[in-house]
Amino acid sequence: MKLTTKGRYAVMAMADLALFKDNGPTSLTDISLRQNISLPYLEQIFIKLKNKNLVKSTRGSKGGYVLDKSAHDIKISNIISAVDEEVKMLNCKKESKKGCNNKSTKCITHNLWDQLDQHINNFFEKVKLQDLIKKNSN
Amino acid sequence: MKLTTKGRYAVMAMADLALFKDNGPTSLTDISLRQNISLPYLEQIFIKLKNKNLVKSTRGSKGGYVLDKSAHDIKISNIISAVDEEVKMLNCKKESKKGCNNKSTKCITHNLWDQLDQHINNFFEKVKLQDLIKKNSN
DNA sequence: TTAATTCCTACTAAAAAGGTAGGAATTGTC
DNA sequence: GACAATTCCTACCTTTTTAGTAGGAATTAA
Repeated sequence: MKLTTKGRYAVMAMADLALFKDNGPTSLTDISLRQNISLPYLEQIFIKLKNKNLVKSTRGSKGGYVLDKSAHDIKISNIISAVDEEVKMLNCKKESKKGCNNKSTKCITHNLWDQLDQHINNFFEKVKLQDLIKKNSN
Repeated sequence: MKLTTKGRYAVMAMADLALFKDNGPTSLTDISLRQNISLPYLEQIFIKLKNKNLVKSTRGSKGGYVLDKSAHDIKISNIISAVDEEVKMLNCKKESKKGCNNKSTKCITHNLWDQLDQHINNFFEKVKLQDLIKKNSN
């Protein structure tokens, strides 16, 4: 059970953007070098972040990305979900009347995974991008 | 980010064992039918559970598996880790002086993943097998 | 002896992860 | 107007992991 690089890189890159936000648009080349993430892979990630209105882009020379809102207003959960990293412990079908396992009842562990799911999502909801860059200065 | 079937199946199977523990050894065939998990796959899982002393086996006809300790004393974390499902959000190297990203410092998000890791492990540590079968009766 | 079981090793198909490759479109700067 | 730096876009690819299957050996109750 682990987080994929896509989710981790997205959060790292967003934190990088937040740290350097006063220098105008940040290019992916810069982020790539600072965070040690391949440039084309970053591009893919940023398309998604942009589609979810977490960042704004300016093209051409001297272009780059900026945060679309304050780091206070961006939750980690926003970032994770933007890059399609779903938190999904529960594999059972969500249909109301049908059970898991093709059986008619909920599987024994249904509630457990459901709670874990909430637990993790809760964590991501509580933490803001701003918390990350404060924490980093320690 | 998700739990694999191996972890989920292991917990389901252990819960099944706990529920039917008064009938003597439970065969994997029974668990397979009740929980809808392929028999050979279950076999692989139970080898691991046995190696970690979570279950005991008796071979031959009328054989099967029983819990090696009370359901009160088995934590979900024991089961998950027995089948090699590590909770590992952090990808950074653990070497004390070396940082993440091949850089000399910890990456911006290091503490975040570390906390998430603890958060999840905490959850698995708190819940006992017994809690699952109580909960199921609701 | 036979049927039911655990035990063991190897293989495999499908999916996901983690990218790379190649180029088009846009825009500031000389 | 050329060019360099950038975002944008689509396709491809390699490796690893997942989720099993296959085939049989060893054990034991009936």
